[in-house]
Amino acid sequence: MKMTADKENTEEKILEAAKEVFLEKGNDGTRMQEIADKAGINKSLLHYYYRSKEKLFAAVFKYAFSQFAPRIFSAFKDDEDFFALIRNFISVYIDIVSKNPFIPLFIINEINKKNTVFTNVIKMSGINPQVFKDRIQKEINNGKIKSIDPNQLIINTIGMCIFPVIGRPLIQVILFEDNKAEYDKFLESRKTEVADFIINSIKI
Amino acid sequence: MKMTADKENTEEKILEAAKEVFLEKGNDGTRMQEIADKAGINKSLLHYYYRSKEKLFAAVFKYAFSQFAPRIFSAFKDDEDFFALIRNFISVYIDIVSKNPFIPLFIINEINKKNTVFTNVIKMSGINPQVFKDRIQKEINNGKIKSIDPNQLIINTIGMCIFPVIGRPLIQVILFEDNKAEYDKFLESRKTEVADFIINSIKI
DNA sequence: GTCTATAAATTGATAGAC
DNA sequence: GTCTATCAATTTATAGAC
Repeated sequence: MKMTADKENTEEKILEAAKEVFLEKGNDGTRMQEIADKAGINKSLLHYYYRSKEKLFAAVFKYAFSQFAPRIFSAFKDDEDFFALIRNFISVYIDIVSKNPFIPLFIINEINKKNTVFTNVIKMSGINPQVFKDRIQKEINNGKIKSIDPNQLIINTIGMCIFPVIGRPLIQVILFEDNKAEYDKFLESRKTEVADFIINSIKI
Repeated sequence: MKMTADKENTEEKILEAAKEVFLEKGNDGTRMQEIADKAGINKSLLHYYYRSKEKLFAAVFKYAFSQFAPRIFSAFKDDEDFFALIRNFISVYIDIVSKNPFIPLFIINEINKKNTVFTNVIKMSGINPQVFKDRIQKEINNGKIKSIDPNQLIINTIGMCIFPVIGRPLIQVILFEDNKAEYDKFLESRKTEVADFIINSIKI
């Protein structure tokens, strides 16, 4: 039906525009007018489809979190060689965050603000780091890697992947004289450099 | 003189209140009224002393950046043993960011937004990572550590120090069942864990 | 479904009394 | 220096025509 097609089309256009603006500017920095302009529609339609700014933001947050956090643990294949698993995970993960540079900072910021509101979203997201922790512990028990607190290893890994992306504007100026191309090369090389760094540290 | 004393006292109270609010909520999320309430003075006085919100924000940003970034390289002593230097730097650095958890995220966010405005602040801050790069290269040349791109090592180090602080609300829920005391212990133990992790990776 | 017009509330900033 | 009163602009949200 045309009506339904239009409806979904407009609703989709709004959500796409809202993603762009909210992800870049956060909840406080976002104006409904800017979303409407980007979607090419009237401002009133935002309320027609999403009632309020808060509900539209919630839709964007839900998308961002579903898009991002589960993928943290998605590249995980349990039967793989552990070092190959690390190499694969880091390569995929750095690739994702490099292509979606606003999402990690957006999530961190909004969770820092409305902690109570989104704690539930996190808990119901199905994120379960236990498979990771168990696998690390298994490798330690089997004498394949040095003893280390699995939580420490996990945070080390994710920190090294995310920090150069969310801190890019600062780091690019201080360490790379604001050379964008050089920084892109730097990020690309980290797909293997970070894995080497970790494996060097934990191998026996 | 009493007048001067009052002036500086009020001006100082305003700046202190502004730091609290701006650092936690960012520029967009901050209301002048909230700063005035926290300082215990009238809203008009904010403009009397700082003319505009933008100028007050600039004062806070300047403070935050001066407080934070230079300390990145302050714990550096050139004559020290390299591994001792790493241990000392990481311990001091994690301690600083743990006690000022809002500053790193504040700086990253605001630089992400007004990139052109604050690029100058960065450049004129006197930050010079070259001493770090040179020292790392020297250790490589002397055969004390494995070959590694100094930039990679620097970002690995800072990333592992900062990420668990700025991502705390998220990580604490996912990995520590929102147990604050456990997370505090986790952060404290990282002062040595991160150094061990790095040294294990680069030692020959 | 989509638009125009406008309400209602917020907020940065200024004028002027004391 | 500090306060009250108020302006002017912005912004979310709604009412109503088409």
